[in-house]
Amino acid sequence: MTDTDLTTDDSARNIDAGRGPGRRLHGAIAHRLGTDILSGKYAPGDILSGEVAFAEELNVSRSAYREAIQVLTAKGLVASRPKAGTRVLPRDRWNLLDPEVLGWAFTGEPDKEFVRNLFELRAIVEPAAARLAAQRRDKADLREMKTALTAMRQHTLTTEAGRAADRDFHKAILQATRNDALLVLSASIGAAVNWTTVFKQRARALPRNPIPDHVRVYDAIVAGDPGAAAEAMNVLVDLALEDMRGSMPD
Amino acid sequence: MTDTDLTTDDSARNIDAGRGPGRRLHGAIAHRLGTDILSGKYAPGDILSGEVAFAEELNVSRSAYREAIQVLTAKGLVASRPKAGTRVLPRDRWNLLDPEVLGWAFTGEPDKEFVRNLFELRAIVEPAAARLAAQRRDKADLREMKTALTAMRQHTLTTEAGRAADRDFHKAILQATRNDALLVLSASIGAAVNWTTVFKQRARALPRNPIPDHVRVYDAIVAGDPGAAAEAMNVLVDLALEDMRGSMPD
DNA sequence: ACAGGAAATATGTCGGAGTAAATAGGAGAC
DNA sequence: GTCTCCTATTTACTCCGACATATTTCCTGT
Repeated sequence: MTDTDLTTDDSARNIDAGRGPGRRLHGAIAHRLGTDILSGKYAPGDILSGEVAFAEELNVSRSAYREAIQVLTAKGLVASRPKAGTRVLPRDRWNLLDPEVLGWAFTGEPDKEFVRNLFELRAIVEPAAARLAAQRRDKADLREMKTALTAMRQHTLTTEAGRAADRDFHKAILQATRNDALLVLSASIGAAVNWTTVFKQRARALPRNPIPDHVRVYDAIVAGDPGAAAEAMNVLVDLALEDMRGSMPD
Repeated sequence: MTDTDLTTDDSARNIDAGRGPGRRLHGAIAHRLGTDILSGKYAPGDILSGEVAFAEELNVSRSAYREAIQVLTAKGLVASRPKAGTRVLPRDRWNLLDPEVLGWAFTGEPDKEFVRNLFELRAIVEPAAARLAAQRRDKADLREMKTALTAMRQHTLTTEAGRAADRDFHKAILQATRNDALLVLSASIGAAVNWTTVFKQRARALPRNPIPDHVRVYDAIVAGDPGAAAEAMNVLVDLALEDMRGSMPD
């Protein structure tokens, strides 16, 4: 409704501005609307302008706009009813753990409270996952963890390759739990971890060497010691949380 | 509800068969395709017939079919590329914690392994949530829990009202954690819990009175004792898991 | 045998027309 | 004057047919 700017220039109001290479048009629209909702530009309860009006405003066809709306509907962000229009759903209906939604939440300055909540979830899930991994891991799992650790040593967390290695390490642990439900959380937690390292790196150059913490977790899992693995992971998450707190204003 | 037949009769192959009252056409198509994928009728890597062919087969327009595909794409079940077609993604890309996907997974006979995994996740998250709830709950939270408990006593778990009260109780706990990320897991876990009680009820009449377990959790949260709350919830989940094991073939 | 380009094919995008549903507003009864 | 019921409008929903675009396939030429 507010339509912050979208300058009067024709090219600027083109949705293609936010369109990546492999991303389709309706995907770009969903991204745009998704970020607008997550950023609070459209608040829960707000009603989006009608299909025809909004599609015209974005210079896209109604089909493309509608397909984007279906995506947002599938993620629990909006709901449409004839005559009533398309309205933004209350926040507790949003699939906040959906990887794409999570990505939208992290464009721009993410909500501090939400980041804190994600870390809390991580502090609950990851130590438990490490405990299970210590019980169930096989040689292939350990090999993947070792590979990721080596990669982390080579490229520091300041590089994308290093952050990818970090994600791989945690993902390898979750895979070792033999639990699909835990694994899908990997995408969410991985995104949070990734954003955190980016943020951390932005604040200070490199506050602390993360390798020893990871090695302790790895060693405990190799030894097959569930308690030690959980405790080591607990320490790792705590330290990461501490680092984040240190680099965040609040 | 399962609609497994789809005989050769023309009217039977009409998609409207699986269409609920408030559900739109594209929603019905998504439901149909979603259940087919979750049930394994379409395996990861399979390529769906072309849009025109499939839409014609379902007696729907291409637009409606495409909107359904966008929904499935948003949930990570499929991906489409020009010329290549629409293919089912590998299972680790599926958003298994999406409430709708979870519902699709539970139409027909759900996968035993997956149910076990969900219980494992529940056993990790809920005690931790109870611990946080004991620290952060306010009077309004306690009131909601008490209301849910009273409702549980009135209608047993054999009724839908009773199951709703059970979900409300757990949801109230998650709300008391003041953590949105934990709360969205409520939808997933709640669905699992609900299905479990349905299944349990199917096997035996009513194996055990669930009220005392819930009361113990409630009392600990009222007392503000995090450790006791976590332990009580741990017992509750263990008993539920035991009940499920007893009523499941494997 | 290999490289480059043309054609084929499926998804992507578009604009419009007609249908169904839900709310708002008005007509009528009490 | 209030309430109920009906109608009327608004809006999303569905369908259609066409064109655009992106890949793959395959054919041609070297």
